[in-house]
Amino acid sequence: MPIDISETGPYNFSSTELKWQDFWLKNDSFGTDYSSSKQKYYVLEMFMYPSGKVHIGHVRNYTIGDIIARYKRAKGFTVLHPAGWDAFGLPAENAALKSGMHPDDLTRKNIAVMKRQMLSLGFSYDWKREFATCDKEYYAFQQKIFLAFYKKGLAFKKKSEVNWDPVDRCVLANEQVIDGCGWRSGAPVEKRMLSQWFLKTTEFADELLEELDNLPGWPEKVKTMQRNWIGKSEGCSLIFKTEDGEEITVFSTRPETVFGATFLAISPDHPLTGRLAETDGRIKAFVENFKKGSVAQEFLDKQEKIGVDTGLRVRHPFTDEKLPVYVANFVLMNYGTGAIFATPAHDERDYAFALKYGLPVKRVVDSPQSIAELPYSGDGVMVNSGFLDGLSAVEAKEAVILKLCEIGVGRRKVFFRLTDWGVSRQRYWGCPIPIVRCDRCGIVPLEESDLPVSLPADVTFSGSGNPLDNHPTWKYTKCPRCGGDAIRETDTLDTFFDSSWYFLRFCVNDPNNGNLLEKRDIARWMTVDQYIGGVEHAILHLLYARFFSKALCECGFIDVREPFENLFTQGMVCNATYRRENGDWLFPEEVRKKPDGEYEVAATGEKVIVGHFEKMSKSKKNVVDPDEIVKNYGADALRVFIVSDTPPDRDFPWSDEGLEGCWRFINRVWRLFVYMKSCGICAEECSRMPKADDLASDIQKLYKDFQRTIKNVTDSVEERAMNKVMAHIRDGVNSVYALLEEAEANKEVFSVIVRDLIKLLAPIAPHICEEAWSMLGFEKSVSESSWPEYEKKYLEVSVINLPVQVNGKLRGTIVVDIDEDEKSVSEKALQLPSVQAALAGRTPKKTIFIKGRIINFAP
RNA sequence: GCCCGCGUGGCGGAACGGUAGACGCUACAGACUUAAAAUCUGUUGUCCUUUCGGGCGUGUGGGUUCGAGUCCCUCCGCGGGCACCA
Repeated sequence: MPIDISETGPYNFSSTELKWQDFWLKNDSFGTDYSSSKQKYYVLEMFMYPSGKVHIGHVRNYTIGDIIARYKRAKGFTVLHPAGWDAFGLPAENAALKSGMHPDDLTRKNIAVMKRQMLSLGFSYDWKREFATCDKEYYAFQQKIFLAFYKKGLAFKKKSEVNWDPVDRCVLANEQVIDGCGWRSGAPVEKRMLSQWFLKTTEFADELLEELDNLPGWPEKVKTMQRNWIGKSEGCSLIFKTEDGEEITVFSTRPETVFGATFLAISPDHPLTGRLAETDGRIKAFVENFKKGSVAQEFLDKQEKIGVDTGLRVRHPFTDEKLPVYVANFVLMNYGTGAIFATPAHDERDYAFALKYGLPVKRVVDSPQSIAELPYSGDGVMVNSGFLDGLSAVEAKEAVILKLCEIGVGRRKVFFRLTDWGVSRQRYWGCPIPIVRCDRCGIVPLEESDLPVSLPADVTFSGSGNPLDNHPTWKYTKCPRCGGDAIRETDTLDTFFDSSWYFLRFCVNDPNNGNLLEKRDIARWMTVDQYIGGVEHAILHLLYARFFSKALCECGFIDVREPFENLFTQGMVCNATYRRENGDWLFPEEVRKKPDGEYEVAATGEKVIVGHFEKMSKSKKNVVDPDEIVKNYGADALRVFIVSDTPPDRDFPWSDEGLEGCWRFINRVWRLFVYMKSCGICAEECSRMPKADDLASDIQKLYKDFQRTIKNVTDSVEERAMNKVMAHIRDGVNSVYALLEEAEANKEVFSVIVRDLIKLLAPIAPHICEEAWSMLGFEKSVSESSWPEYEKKYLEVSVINLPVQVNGKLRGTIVVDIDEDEKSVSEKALQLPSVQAALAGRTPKKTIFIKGRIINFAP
């Protein structure tokens, strides 16, 4: 008869959670122990932008990190688990423009609100290391870094065409332009010529690419994205000459096809095109028409390949043929040399162009099947190619490069897609660039003694121009070199600059000594052992941070070239979406399910269109507020839910029923703990645990099964499969529930099992576990206890249910000893009626027997 | 177009090449209750069968194997990244 423990009052999560959050803060439970001799472990979640409120996506990110941090502490590591704020940025300034509130006040206010939310979720942070990137000490040091980069040539100013976001009225880096639009504003980006500060990311292009191979702890997906972004192409440059000595340098990754070149094509932006346009009206008209074109992807996809003959003719270096030179719209100035030799037979674009303008197509690579299909871009054997004939394409590539070098018209060349990182932003709310412009001395870096360059507090946001530039006095200063009048740089740094080294700042034990890159501290804590964040930063932040580590090494600040040992990218939190027929979004509480399974608007009975699960967003009205959930169900229930069911790297489908289920689970374990206490389960009993072998059979089985649970939970945490962690913990709870009536008579065993159960659940639901831990009389707090060890010998069972197959089909199971031999197992198995039926009187020709695993008869 | 990843019940998802569907959600039933809620206990891939049991089942078609959700090839579908990149 099952024992009824439903009378236990409900678990009072709100007072319990507050009590333990308070306890952790007061006891500095998660402070970083600098002097410990234990092995270090640095867990870091991507820090937060103080937008105003914590959203569920944050909860997921930080819960995953917190589980790892708490687990590693229990495993005996000394853990660094900090939190901070990525506090500079446009939204605060835009809000200031609207509301009149100063960005600093707004940011501090948002941080206060969000910190309270974070505390209410019970994350185990070392809050003593908290800081915001808008703190003066932080950005002052950042200016020092900028100066060091400047001295090393890693930061430089140049006039160039930049991406201008007309809505944010600000320059964007290439990485911040998605499909021709600004990453934040979504507005189509314009091209402008501006003098801008850049960081020389290309300096480390090769290292950024190659080091990816030494990051086994990163998702393959992210590494692939970075490889594509860096975009290394190896080939050679090649000079073509006209009769009158004009030289055109082209770049090719397939120089072996040079014998198939039938014309040259240069970009409309090529300098030569510009010169020709001065005298040739047709070229001028073509270029002007080209510049009107959009850069939007849909436009480019549909864009026909068109061009104009320049009339120039160049000499083929090997055949002496005269090749025409075209200006063509499909040749990009910002890649390679802005000029190509075209091989229509082996390139789709060249082929389309050649067909349109009646240019010859000359095949030089024979496909292995000799199929005539053109253009052919695969591997094969060289033909019609003079000294390359008969070579494979790969051999020919080497041979032709050697030859071109030898005759002095070609050079081996590598091009990267990666460009230098533009970091100037024409905005107030960012780190000022510590540079002045002096009429006499030009661009002059400030001396370290002049730092910090502080943001002026008294600014007005007019909505036009840069507030720093508009400030009446701020920018006027003296030149540190000559002492004459000078003007400060009024651009501020891209906020991705701020987030590129914050993880190093967290390492510093005493930020008051002014050195935020204290080498000894960084050596102690770096690299980040586990970094966790959204995949949307796969390129932007993660590439910049990697660049920074290398650049800081070059400047002698640190010695760690790769910052993140293991990276975990969690999926998005999604929720159902509902719309009216006219397309307006509806809140979930506005709709009602009808008996026929369709949905209607609760108030009016209008038809509702049920959309897909989409990423939670205010505009789609499918967000849920973490505050509300913590208030109604508690942080533990939310934490349990957000890691249950779905693997953390996949998108998480929100469901209110699922959350309810986790709330029931929290209460279920609470009733278990209360009932156990009433049975006399307590800390003391643990020491009286008898040898497991001496236990009654069902209790012994429970104990042994629980050893398996400990192993399963441990393995699942290690593989970051938090959904499996929860499943295995539930298994453990269920098996204890199944033997509730035995608890009182077996206090010792149940005490040990319950103790370990609390430890297993504590990283996910820390509050309820602390409460149970203290209720059952355990010492200290569960946060300070060690991770349970399982007894390996009990994982092995001696008697098993062995599957019996005939021809690979399951026909039954038999109970055998784990190491019972084939003869004995075979005899038992053959007696199964189902096996005899399947064999139908035949004698098995072959028996496959794997001890302790399976037996399979093949007739 | 190129490069990744993924297709398993009504749903989220488990499964060292060896008993497919753990764990949970939903739904249904039973116990408790005057009743409801809560709780506890069952059932819940599908088809045939009163039962026992059996057939079919991991996107499609093939292959390797005693044995395939898992390995190999083909195709289809979904998601993501890159993209006139020479």
